[in-house]
Amino acid sequence: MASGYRDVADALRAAIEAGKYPPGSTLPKQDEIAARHEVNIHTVRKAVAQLEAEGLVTPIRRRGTVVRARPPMRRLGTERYAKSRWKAGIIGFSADREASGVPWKPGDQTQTIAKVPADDAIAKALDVEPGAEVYERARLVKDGDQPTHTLASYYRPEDVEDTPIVDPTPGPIPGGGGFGVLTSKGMEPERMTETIHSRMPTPEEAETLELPAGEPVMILERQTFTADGRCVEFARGVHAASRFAWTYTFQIPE
Amino acid sequence: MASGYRDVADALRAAIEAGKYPPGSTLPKQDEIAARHEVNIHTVRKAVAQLEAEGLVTPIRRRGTVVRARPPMRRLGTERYAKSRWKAGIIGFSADREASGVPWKPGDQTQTIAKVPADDAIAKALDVEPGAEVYERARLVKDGDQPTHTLASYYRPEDVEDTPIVDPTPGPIPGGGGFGVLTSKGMEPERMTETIHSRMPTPEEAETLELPAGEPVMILERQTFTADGRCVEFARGVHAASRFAWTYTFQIPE
DNA sequence: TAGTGGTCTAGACCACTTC
DNA sequence: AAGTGGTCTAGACCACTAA
Repeated sequence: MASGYRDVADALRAAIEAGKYPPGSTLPKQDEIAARHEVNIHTVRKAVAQLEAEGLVTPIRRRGTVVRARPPMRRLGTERYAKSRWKAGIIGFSADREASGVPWKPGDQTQTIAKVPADDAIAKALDVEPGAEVYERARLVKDGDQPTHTLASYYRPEDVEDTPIVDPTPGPIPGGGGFGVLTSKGMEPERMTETIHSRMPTPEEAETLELPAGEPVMILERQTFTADGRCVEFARGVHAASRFAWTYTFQIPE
Repeated sequence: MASGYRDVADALRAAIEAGKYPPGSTLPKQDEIAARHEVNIHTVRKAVAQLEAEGLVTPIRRRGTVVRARPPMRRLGTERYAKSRWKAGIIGFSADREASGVPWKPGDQTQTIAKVPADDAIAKALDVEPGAEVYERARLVKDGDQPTHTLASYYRPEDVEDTPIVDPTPGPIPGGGGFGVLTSKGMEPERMTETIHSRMPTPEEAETLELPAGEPVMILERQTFTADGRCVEFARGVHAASRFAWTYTFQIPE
């Protein structure tokens, strides 16, 4: 029965996966686990820390170590960008906040508008000099109380100056969202390139997204092009990985 | 100067990001750090464990705590599936192993062929009953010594029986790879649907992919369809997140 | 306010790897 | 063989929160 922290972690993991501790339930108290396995409580704590890093549990003071529920993942397909949605002039349309699956409510989404110097990725995407000033529209999107992702859009100043896109009023952009406004200015989005990768969050990201330990983030970068191939928007999103899956359907190229 | 493990972790992280400890270099010895910050060595160890979980460092015995290099990410676009590559009858073509960016060498790739019962995702994708037997072609793909991803393809038995696809000989499938064989059997791949998400690895996955702590995996599931809409292959890949980025370009739907 | 997890100190011993 | 990180024990005290 005496064993190392890995053994304790393995035993707990197996019990969780066997359904002995279903999602939302709590593990036995740490000192009970310690007694059962005949180890010091610090060894149990290390085992729990291991499971936490794996994303299986989150210890909560005074409540115990709770088994994390796997929330249903939202599947994001390209249809979320469909023109019909913004061309109908729907007030409050936003493909980005659609990602959270619920309609907009005041306080849902914070946003800041600012002129910032373009970093390398932005500069390359928008075809401006690195360090040149671009408009940044940054928002934190929530599903109820829970933040799900941050998203920052970048525009060339001459494209969006004096449009609702750079109006710092909270809430959806009137006129069919950002894409609606671009369309009405003669820059209708036609094509996109999205790039996805994943890593562990920075402490800053973990804080703003309220991420439990052991939850990675997925980074989505997209370029939006007009029909003549000009990139009119670059966006970068940081998503809580457990909440999203992306789906793409395509013809196999020749 | 006396401080908690978070402060120590913050200081080390800041120093790493400021370039004081470049990728590949090692941090000072743990007891030196402890002395500098006037804390117990166990506090330092906890701080280092934190940075490890963030994917920033990997402690190696006798060598010290080394700052992880960020290997260049391989960008995977849909052109890796281009028909011209397998239709030319290229020996040894494999879009999946292209993902590692180097030509095939013996010992690079292990593979196993087996008949397995279909899990729910496989069954749904291939339109068979859950639990029905399907062919599984599973491989571990390496870039040199380093495993980069596992990939398992699933086929309906009647589609691939007695073809090179289910021949357990190591190495690339003769006849233009799996897609080439399917094409020659009148099931030419035309369209794909790929779905991507991310999570922390299971201990098993961490072992087979030799993942350092703090490295997430990305799960890619794809369905391959013929022109008449029949799904002839379902595949599931588990990728070391730090090595891959996926890119998709698409028209914005109406 | 009691009970749970969180942090820190202290010290012994182990394990691996480079020299 | 020496030096680095890894694990375990032991005990004190802190911090948050549900009752």
